[in-house]
Amino acid sequence: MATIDDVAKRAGVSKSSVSRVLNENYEYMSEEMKQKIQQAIQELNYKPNSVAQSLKKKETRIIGIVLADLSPFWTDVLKGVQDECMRNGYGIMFSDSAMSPENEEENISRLQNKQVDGLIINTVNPHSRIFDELKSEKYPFVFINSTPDVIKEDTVVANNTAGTIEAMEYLIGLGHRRIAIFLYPVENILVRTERLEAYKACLEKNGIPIDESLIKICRPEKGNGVEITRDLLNRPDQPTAFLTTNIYLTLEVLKGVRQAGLVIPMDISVVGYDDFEWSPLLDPPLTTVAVPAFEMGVKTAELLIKKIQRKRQKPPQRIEVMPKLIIRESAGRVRRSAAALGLGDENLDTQRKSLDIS
Amino acid sequence: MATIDDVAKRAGVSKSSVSRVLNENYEYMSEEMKQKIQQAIQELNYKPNSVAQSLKKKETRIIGIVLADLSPFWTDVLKGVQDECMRNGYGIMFSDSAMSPENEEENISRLQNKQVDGLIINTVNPHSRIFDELKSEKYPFVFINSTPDVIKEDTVVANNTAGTIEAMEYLIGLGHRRIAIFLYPVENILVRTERLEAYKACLEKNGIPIDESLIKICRPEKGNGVEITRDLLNRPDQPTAFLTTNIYLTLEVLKGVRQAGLVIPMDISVVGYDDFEWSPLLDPPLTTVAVPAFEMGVKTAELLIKKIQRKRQKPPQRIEVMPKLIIRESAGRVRRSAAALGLGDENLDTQRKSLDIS
DNA sequence: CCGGTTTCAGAAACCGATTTCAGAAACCGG
DNA sequence: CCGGTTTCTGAAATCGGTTTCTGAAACCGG
Repeated sequence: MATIDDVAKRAGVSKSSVSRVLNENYEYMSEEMKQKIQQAIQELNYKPNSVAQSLKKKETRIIGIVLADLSPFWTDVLKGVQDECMRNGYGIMFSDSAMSPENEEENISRLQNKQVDGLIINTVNPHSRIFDELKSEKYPFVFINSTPDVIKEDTVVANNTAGTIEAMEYLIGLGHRRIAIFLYPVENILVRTERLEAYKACLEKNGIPIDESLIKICRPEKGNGVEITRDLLNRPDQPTAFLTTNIYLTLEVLKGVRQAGLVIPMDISVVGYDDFEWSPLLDPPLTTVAVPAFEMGVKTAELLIKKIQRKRQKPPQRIEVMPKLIIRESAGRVRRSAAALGLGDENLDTQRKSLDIS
Repeated sequence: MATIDDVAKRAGVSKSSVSRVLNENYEYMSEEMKQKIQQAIQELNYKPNSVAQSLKKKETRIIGIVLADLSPFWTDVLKGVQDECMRNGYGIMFSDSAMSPENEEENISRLQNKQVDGLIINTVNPHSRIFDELKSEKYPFVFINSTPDVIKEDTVVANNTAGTIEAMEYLIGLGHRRIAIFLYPVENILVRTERLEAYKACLEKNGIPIDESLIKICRPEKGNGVEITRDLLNRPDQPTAFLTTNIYLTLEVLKGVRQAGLVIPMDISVVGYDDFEWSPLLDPPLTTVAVPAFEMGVKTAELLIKKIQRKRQKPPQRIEVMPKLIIRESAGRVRRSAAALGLGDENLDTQRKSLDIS
């Protein structure tokens, strides 16, 4: 690889001058010299060594992103981040913590060693002391879809309250009273607390008593959600609708319902969270709260980059992105009893019977 | 941030010595000095600046990964890569080319500037001259699931031939003769050519004439596959089975079949490619060729890291990973005519009618 | 006690860029 | 023609580490 000295030698000038043209600092530079140097750069196909530049300039033009777990949802977020980074000449260092706080810490400190200019964090453990450290070092970082509840930090989140309310009002509007909610156990994460609060608020607002036994914290391991779903469906006071809070829980519930021999939406309604290209192709097409993941990625990167480039810090900002309920076919009117009452239920009954064949 | 000089000053030694303990080069070092320095490092919570280290050592311990398009499949690959990188102390710089050759080139050269130690590439454009350049610069890189067909390069691929044959033999075994295959148009990519060759070979081997009109190259834009599917189903000589070569095509075909008012697997069989957690929850549960994506990621990273750390280069290697057909419910025995013949078909007819209700 | 080896630690060069500073040349008004 | 600007360029310091080289001290056998 050619260095700046090679270019300087070839052009017969000093490397200071070469550096000037690299940085387009043409003030007080003769046209002739500029030409000469540009030609030498061309001829040698010279590309400056970013590592050396970073060392001197004290910026790497790289941002780090550390995800709790790279699920399909984050795929789109990542694309959004990349989009905005490209526009601003930043690179991305990626890491996945596989839901482990230890990995997360390790990832963060690794990225810090690499001198990334800032961090986008979807944390497993919002109360880690590492965030206090980052803060006291004035290291730029922003949370995405997760944040400590005590110390306010820059954060980009989907408005969990709005999304949950929309879903709940829809279900209640369909006549559901016994609505179970499925959550992941990660502590104090906004995603969890806000959605749970909104769930409760919605019930209260509609005069429906809160049944704690319908609030299900699932371990994030395969099968746990399926089990819990089956248990719920075996109870005499089974719920008539499920609201899940992420795609895996949704799939688990779908599986659980199927294993219980019930059919959605005739026997039970399901509203999911997050929307993917394939959500309409699920069985049945999923009614779900769609979060604009790509947009979130873009906004997060934008916020972080602004934060990096601003010398003095602004008070923490919270940027919200609006989810939207996509109504498809996995939620239907509640079925009051075994005996069909209205036309809608009759219709459902017919479907039910026919589906039993398969 | 504390520097090595701060540590040296605090410990009352020279920075050479500090550097020695950082690199665990304890030869000829007194125990006392070692202790002193380690303590100073502790007290200052000192972390060496990787940028400076990289400059001198001429290695960044970062690898770059450039993906044609970050789909759910790559999610698992990425996790595998990360896993292996963690084990070896490497970081990952990520970029997505959004299916554009220009973006790809830009991504590659950006990563090269950043001095990443090596590159994992899933290319949009295998014939780009940029790969010749990389090669002539002896820049370590390995292809994943894509490779130029002319110049042999280090590559990790799923064995496309085996996967396709397994799927085709299964379909043929179910009595299908008119099997349509759906492909993406990217030129000369192994994924495409090998799968297509295997498709043809399988037909020939079984004495089935190749009908070029059943070989469908879909543009990678939403709806194109749906359209093509509908067109195929409107033909009098409609195919009885579809074999797709990636998840999006699978979804498009599923949608197309549904829009044509047909039911899988009664009217038509579908075998997909790639398997996800949610594949069993599709409508119907998808029979598909599963590629061990995580394992591919691990093996690719392993190969690249070996290549980076080996001084002299070995001849290009091709590592294959074995796909496996997962049989679920989206493919069934072929239905010979409109008039039902056997019990199976009768049964299917009943289902068909009942589903028409919804 | 002496010369030679071994053990230990620091000074200085270096990696490849940027930036400051200072000096040379050109220009310019009086 | 002369002193003072202005325009242009290069030498040298710097970023934060690693590594080479050299020298001092300790050790050791005779």
